[in-house]
Amino acid sequence: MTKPNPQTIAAWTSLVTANRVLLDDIEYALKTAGLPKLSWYDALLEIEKAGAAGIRPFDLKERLLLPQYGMSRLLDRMAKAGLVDRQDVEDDGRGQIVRLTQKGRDVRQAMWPVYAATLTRSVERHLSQDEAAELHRLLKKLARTKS
Amino acid sequence: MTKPNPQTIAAWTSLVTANRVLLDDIEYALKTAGLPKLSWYDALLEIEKAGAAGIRPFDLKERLLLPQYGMSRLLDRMAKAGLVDRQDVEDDGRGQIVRLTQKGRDVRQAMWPVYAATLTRSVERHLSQDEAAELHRLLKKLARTKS
DNA sequence: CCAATATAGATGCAACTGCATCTACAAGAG
DNA sequence: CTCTTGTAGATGCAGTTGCATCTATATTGG
Repeated sequence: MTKPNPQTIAAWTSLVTANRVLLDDIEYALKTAGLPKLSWYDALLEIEKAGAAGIRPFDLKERLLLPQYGMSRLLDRMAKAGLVDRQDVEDDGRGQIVRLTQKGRDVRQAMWPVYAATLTRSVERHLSQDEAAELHRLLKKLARTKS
Repeated sequence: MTKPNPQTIAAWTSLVTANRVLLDDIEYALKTAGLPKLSWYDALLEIEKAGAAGIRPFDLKERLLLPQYGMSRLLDRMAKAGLVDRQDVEDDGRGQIVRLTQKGRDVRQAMWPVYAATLTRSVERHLSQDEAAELHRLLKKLARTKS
């Protein structure tokens, strides 16, 4: 058995904790403001980035690290809420193209200030810009799927 | 509105991604080995640390950062699986004390090698000991509840 | 002692997630 | 063309989570 060194365990533990603390904080702020969950924000942003060309669900799920059925259902809910528009694509009879509606853009814009304010407060109270940059460097290195 | 600086956003985004990547990896390894989810491991470990004295659910939920109802139900499931033992405590008629059963200890021990091996592989392939230590330092700083 | 308030824990219900499987179309092999 | 295999997406069912509320006991203030 491969025994991890203490730094590894400490890093992982603190990663999980930091993630949960900030996430709870952000989710709480969004809910209090009567806005959708953070997972919706990520999806809205990614779809918005795709612009008028739209994006295919299978592509979206890779970017959001969601399982296929999770993506399918998230789009269901967002479509029902009128935030996205799904239409069949003719090159591929199996697939569809997702685009943001105006309401989707509005909701994303409404979420951003709340999200940003909480994030700023949570991070910048504790870390300097340099520290945040260093953290980013290390985390990106950590998460490289292909080593 | 408080506008976050780019380092803040980058750090947060990479934190979420790294968390998800490693978590998926670990959960997959545990499931493949026919073992319980990681959240059970954390609870088992914390309860085991409490030893013969046991621990109160309200205390446990603080350590695990779980909501009260989440804790209640997790203990339900673990008790049903025979991993923990709940008994009423006489100083406080509302409360209970949770202890690990022998089976609980066995299961935690069975989980550890799988958990450890995956963690080691995922972290130590990408980060040196010093980098892991630095990551830990930054994340701990980030998650301090009280500034 | 009694009333008001606080704390420990459980629970009904709705929403969400995971898993397995299903349908529909696409692509390649013969 | 037709068969096999692959890919996009949906869905039934069971398990989990979130929210609000409930019960029971404890504590505090009069």
